[in-house]
Amino acid sequence: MPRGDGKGPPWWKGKFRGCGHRFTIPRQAIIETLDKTSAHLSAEDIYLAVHKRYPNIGLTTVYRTLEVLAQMRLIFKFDFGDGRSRYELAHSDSKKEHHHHLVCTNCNRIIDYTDFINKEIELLNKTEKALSKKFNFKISNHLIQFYGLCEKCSKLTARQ
Amino acid sequence: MPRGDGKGPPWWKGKFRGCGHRFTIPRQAIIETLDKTSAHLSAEDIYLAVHKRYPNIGLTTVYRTLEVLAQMRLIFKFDFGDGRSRYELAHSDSKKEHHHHLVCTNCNRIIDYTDFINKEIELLNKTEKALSKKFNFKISNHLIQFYGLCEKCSKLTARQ
DNA sequence: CTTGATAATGATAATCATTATCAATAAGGA
DNA sequence: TCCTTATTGATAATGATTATCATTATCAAG
Repeated sequence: MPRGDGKGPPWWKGKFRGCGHRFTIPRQAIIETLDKTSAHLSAEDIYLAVHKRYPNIGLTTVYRTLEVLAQMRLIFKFDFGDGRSRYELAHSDSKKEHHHHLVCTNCNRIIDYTDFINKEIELLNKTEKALSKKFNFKISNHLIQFYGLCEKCSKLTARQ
Repeated sequence: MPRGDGKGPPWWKGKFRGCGHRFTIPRQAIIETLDKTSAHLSAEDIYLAVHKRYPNIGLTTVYRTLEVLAQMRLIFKFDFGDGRSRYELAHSDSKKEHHHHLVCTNCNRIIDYTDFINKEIELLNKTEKALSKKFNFKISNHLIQFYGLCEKCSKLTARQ
């Protein structure tokens, strides 16, 4: 099982070919960028990061690639309410397990949490099954998020 | 306890005064529009609806009012992934109970469901408490959504 | 190793939801 | 009724995302 150890072709190359997509430098650079970080990058963030090594990769390509990756389910696209979408590698193969998010509505900090994740997923699966049947809905994804004030911001607003 | 029966002042008038906000025609019209529907209206939807009776209420005012209402927690603001925010009265006082959403990623139909809602909320509350403590996060809101294909759309894509 | 069909790219312009500006208006306490 | 000031609405600005289209690069086939 190939790993991203810098030697063989990266693990995601096969996925591209399998979907009838070509494997290009921009795509590789974008996936690598997402693979290297644990932050929640926007399209522009990714563009800037990629731009350092490949100055001629355009923002348009970043958007297009992100769409393809999302459609391949290699990445998740999130909206945390700050007016731009943010992206996260779905299975880093090496890193992060499944998690949900805590969103600060003031400074927009995102905290990944895994606490209770199993109970959440368990309930979600049960709900999913029941809803699928009841509404004839083919559910393919779910979203759970909590909103509030992070430690810093709640202190600030308390002091006012 | 005043009801929206067309006689006394509507139940939300007091809320405005309590928050130091003025009670105006546009605001009344916008709340009424949201109160009358069970759909998930966008700012423009609301503008168009309001516009029929009050042609000189502008879109800007709609946006501003929605912001105020959301901040007063009289309405919820949702993002269902179609590039515009959608709004829902929080407590219709007469109608809808608390519910979550099923979102069709193809035609963007929204289904409100209340099944399992109690179990969901129970788990959310527990999670909320634990996360609040662990991350010193003042949680004020949550979001649960399921994404997938509605009956029509899954038939369409199957046939394809 | 070439070749050729065509998927992918990138510069540019267009879209479209939302926000900022600012003078005119209206709510509501005095 | 008056006066302070929140609210409004027309307009322009913003900013993320998408469409266009000529150019380029991938990769299967020869």
